[in-house]
Amino acid sequence: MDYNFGEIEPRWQNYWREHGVYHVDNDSSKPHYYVLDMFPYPSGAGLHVGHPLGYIASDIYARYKRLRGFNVLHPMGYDAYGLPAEQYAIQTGQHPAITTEQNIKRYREQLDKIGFSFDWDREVRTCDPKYYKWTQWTFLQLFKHYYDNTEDKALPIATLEARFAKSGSEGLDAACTEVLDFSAEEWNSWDEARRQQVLMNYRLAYLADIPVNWCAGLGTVLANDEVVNGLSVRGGYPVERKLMRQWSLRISAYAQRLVDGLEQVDWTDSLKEIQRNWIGRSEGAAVWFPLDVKSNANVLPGVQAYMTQFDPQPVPSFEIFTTRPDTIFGVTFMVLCPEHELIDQITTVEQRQQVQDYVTWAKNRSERERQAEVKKVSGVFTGAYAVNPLTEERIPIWVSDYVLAGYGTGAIMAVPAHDSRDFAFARHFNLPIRQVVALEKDAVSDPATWTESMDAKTGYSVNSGFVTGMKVKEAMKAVIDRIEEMGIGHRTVNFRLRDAIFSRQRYWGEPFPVYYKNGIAYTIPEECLPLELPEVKEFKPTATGEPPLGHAEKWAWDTKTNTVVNCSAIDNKTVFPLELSTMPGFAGSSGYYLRYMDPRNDEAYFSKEAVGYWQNVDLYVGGAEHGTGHLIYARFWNKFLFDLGMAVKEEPFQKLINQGMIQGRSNFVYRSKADNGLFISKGLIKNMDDVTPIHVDINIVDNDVLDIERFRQWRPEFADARFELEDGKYVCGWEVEKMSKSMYNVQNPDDLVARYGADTLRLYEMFLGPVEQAKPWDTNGIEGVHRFLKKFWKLYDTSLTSETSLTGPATKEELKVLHQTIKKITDDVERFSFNTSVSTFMICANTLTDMKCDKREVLKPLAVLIAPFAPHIAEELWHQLGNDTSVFDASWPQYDPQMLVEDTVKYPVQFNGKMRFTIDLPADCTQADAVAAVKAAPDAAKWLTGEPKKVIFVPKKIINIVL
RNA sequence: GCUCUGGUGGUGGAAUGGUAGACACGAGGGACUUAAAAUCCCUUGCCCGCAAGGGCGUGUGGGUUCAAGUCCCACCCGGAGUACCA
Repeated sequence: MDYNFGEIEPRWQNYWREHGVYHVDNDSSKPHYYVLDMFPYPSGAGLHVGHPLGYIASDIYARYKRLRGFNVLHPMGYDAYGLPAEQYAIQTGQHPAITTEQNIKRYREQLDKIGFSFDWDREVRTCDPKYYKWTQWTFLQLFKHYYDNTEDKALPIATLEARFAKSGSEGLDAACTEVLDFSAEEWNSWDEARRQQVLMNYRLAYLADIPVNWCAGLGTVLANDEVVNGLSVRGGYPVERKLMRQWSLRISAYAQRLVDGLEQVDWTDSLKEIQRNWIGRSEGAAVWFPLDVKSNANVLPGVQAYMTQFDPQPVPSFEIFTTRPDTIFGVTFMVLCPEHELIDQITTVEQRQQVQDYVTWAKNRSERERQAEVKKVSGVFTGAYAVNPLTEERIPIWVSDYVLAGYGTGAIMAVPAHDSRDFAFARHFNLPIRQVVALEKDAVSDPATWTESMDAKTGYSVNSGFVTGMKVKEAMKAVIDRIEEMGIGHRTVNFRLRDAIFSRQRYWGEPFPVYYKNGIAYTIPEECLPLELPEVKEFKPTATGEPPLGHAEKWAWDTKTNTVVNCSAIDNKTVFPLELSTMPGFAGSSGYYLRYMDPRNDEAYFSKEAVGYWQNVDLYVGGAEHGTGHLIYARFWNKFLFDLGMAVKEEPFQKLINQGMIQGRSNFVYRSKADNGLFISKGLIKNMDDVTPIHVDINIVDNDVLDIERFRQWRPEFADARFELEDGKYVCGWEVEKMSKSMYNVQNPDDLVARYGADTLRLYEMFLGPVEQAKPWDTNGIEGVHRFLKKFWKLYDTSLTSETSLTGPATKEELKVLHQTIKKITDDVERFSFNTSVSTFMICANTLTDMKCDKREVLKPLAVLIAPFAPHIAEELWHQLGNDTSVFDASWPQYDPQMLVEDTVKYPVQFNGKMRFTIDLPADCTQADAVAAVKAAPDAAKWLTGEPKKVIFVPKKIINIVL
């Protein structure tokens, strides 16, 4: 009987479905294991072969864990809210819900064909009101909590209100937009509006006027990770900085915990590093530099009064942040960012016009221009001076856009000798440069001769007053200590991580459960959730520039009935307008892994029992492109729910594997430039300049050989194509590019399943190379694994049918092959090396094919071993061997270490009067066993005649025997 | 620039510090066949040699080791992330 995958695969897929083989319960005496894939965004293009790579890997591991006796949670769902569906709606007028539904249906069909073990009873969709109810609910909790730095966790806003009423802001250390200082009396005297304004300053989900990434092309605001080089990641439209009133999540409050948490998880170093860089923690000092008021005769009149409001400093001064406090003796100027609030106050009359012009110019520059011209030095002198608090020197204050408003305090002390940017600035404006650090204590030179600054944090301080001669690290500490003693600064930590902007001026997303009363945001009651997305006639922004929800007729909140009513009813007494923006894509994906634990619960996000059982995700598989987006937001989300006592683990994803991107392998034909109808085979081209490479559909190319007839039919302009062939074939060129329709290099998994079967596709995707590695898709090798499956099938077929060829029970040799295979496969699967696993199966099958005895004893465990990889064929063979339950109810075979002991000694080497034998030994082998094994080995017998004088034994590896 | 990765045949890739190139593709040769497909067998890192055999080989140069693709130092070249972050 032939290997008829087309019949076998659908049959077992039905069997699994009908028998609920993949159904998972939340209580079990078995140990739990949670394997999660990053759920897909169902785009209109469908799946290509790159998408299932990670799903296949996780499916193998999930099935393996199950065979090892674990209760495995392996769910799948859809990240269904997002821009492409909405862009499509704008173009065609089709409701995004309809196109999304269609796309999901297609995804499901494609996924089903590959034979995954997902528990579809647990499917979630982010656009489903029953799901986004909990996205909105989490938002409400974020709104109702603040971050207390003293307790180092989120606490209810009510706690804060009580505190303010009792003692004002005194002693409060909380994450906030702006540090406020007020007394209990003040708080108690304030009206509702003022109090709400103050509370907003602390909420973890807050509304504020902030500079945002406004993308006119998409008509929405974008988060930092959605913008690259001043262009939107989606669509590539220009992005500008704009001040807008937006919802944000105070993710920066969790910056330290997000850094610390990386120590506890089992992720790749590179991904941890990506997150550390993104969070950007730097230690340093905040230092107050007093303004030199006496010498600033021309300073505008109000400045003295302005400066004295800074508390605790009675002296007029402003704050800078530095990571190099040790270089404070090398400060030769200060720089403020163009947005700095002190500029207007301190600029002298003479410099005023110049400074104003510069500030205007800098503010109007687009983000893109600014980034493109990073190397260009620009700036202007304010005419004002500050005083170096340690040297009491007078130093000029400049304005330049190389100092950023968003980081630190927007003001720096410039040390041109030891900072490359300060160095460039000093050279450009001819400002003094003073060396204060040297590699050796006496290695001082004239900075005028330098070509670059000395930025490294190594060496010794020189010309630096009381720290001269100290190592850089000691000097840092000494300077900060002195600064703290003097009361002019303190140690501090700065993060690069910004709060996440949470509003999107779009339709296809979760509505905010928020309405506005007198311009103040109020949340709708929790029991009224979900606040469902209203219908609109038009998906574009409104004429007034409001988001698409402005088109909704029924989008007002009635506080009497707690229902959504028509906008015409708005009276601002009991009926109020609802928020018009929607939540971003990362909202729905930030907590979905928790919802899978208890997906049909209408009373809670997830039950205590469910999360208590599953804890967190044991293995998460997905792309590294989410390193600075989803994976940060989800960790933040989880930590917040942890503070609320809901999540039981602080980190959501224990182990994480990034599957490498599958690139496309494009094929080219080469058209002669001299003769437009002539195509020259690759090997015959003398000079690449004579030909034009043209992308050709990879589906009409086989092993880089062009199917000439299909090429002629492919496009009308090639109907009369002529060819210069080599050996009667037209050989195409190839290149690795992104997989995309326009390059004609997209490989659809459905075609491969139809041609070779799902098991072949699964094995081949794994065989291609390590899961983590990026690699081009190349269908050429798929025949190899398909041949293997045919051979594997035949191995069973002949063993079961042709009894006459069997000569007896499995031999020791045969069993040894089996036990080696069990060990190798187990080890490989444990370390996610699925490509070598496939090779091991091939070797095993080759060896067994040649053996002439009854193989059934061997084939049974082999069916279980291969089941995670090729579930359909394994299930079929398992049943043919006489089992009537699923192979996935079997248990993983164990190997016998005794079977693996080598009885021949390898590589005897003689050196220094010692005799070395290298021998394969099982892990638990003792020294005595090793000596016995060596003695027993025929190769060693001639060397080792008596008892050895001395034995040096390294377990598993080496035995040195002194003769 | 900084950080992280990687560099092995014609190709994808194997190799807990222990016979480098497993396994597969491709290529070449052969068997079966009227023929083709399918299947099976042999060869296939490079160089010298009819052969037996010998020499060279994991980006480059050093080092540690009885032993280095693997560990250490320096450099070169790809890929990714990030970027006036003080």
